[in-house]
Amino acid sequence: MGHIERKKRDQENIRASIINAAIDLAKSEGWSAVTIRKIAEAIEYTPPIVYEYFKNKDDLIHEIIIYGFQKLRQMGSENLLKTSDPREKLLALSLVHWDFSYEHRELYQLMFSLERPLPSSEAEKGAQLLKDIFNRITGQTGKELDILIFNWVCLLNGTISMIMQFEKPEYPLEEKFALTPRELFNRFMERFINSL
Amino acid sequence: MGHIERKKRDQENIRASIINAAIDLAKSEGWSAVTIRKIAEAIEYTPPIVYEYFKNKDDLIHEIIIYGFQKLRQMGSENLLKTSDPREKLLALSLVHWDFSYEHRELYQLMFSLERPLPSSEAEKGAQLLKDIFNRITGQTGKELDILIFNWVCLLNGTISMIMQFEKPEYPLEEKFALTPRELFNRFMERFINSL
DNA sequence: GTCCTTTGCCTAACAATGTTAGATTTTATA
DNA sequence: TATAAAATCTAACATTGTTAGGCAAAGGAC
Repeated sequence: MGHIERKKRDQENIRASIINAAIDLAKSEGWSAVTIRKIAEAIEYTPPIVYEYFKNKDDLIHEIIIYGFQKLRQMGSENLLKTSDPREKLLALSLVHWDFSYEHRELYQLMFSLERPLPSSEAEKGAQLLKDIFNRITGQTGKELDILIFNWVCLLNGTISMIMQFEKPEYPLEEKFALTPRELFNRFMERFINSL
Repeated sequence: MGHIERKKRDQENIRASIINAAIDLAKSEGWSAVTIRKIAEAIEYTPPIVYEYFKNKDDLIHEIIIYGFQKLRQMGSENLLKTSDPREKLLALSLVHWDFSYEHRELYQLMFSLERPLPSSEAEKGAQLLKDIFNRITGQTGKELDILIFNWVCLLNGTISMIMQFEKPEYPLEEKFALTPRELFNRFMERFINSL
């Protein structure tokens, strides 16, 4: 009699559907339009149900951020086996972030918004891979290595955020720079990698 | 009889006091705690008064962002005459941004938040100075010059934002990197300037 | 089968927010 | 002083997050 398991599965489904509904809403109308009531309507329940699965809205948002980082790491691990050269690996990893920010723009905005501190648990994961790459490129270890990695993170997210902010349909960056946004991003990352 | 002028001045004062009240509130409790009612209370008026001076809350926020850019430019012009070497000038300008982000943290957060596109008018101002500096360092002109400047902007704001996000009293960055946040920032900017 | 407990879900309300219409008071003008 | 205009307020509206309390279905005990 798997009815208890089924019940658990149903609940997991509701939980997931809440997260999905929130992301869908954000995708089409932005995060400011994501309300508990609209989420409830989307999953065909009443608002209080959301509180059965999440302590409050902030908690829900926090979980969505965690979900975002999982997705990002997943894209990373899928894309990093193509080369063994550490410089190429670093560029590839950069481009994974870039692609993520385009495919999941609303998630990226949530994850790296200035208003919410990053969940440090998520920030730490995947650090070992980066350490390995940077060590192979520069031979550095310890804090010097951490500093280089942080430099990369700053440039990476700064570039993505800025391009997102400046890129507008009515006045695309390509017109201003004669490069696609991705080429622009690529250039900046290459300049950094070359400086290592 | 200057009573009309005085009235105009009074209104300007109210307008300014609304902006100041909003910034003060943001300083002490964060932007999410900035409400029309609290602003009204702070300036000892009732909420509808705010709407005499600003179309709505978004409009008010927008004006605060403009005000922030003005302040930033002002700090820039005060601090840039100290040297004539363009590399030093660029580092000095970077540090002006850094200092601004510390002295007016809440303004910085508003100005460069991912949710709000930058007012492009503000983004353009001060561009000539940057062009001059970068041209003197690299000899580049035209779009290549613009690309370099944008690279600098991305690194600059990315670094400031990231440091803001990661720096926490209970676990300061200095522990992790053996550098103060400002030294860290300095390093990243120097690496970039050296790559030019 | 009946009773009871648990569970799932809903209705209805609360307070806080942005915003506006209309009344009222204050000020200026004639 | 009477009237017009301007400044300001009161009171309401809809929308939000959130919670208390109730109802009804499901499951187990006898």
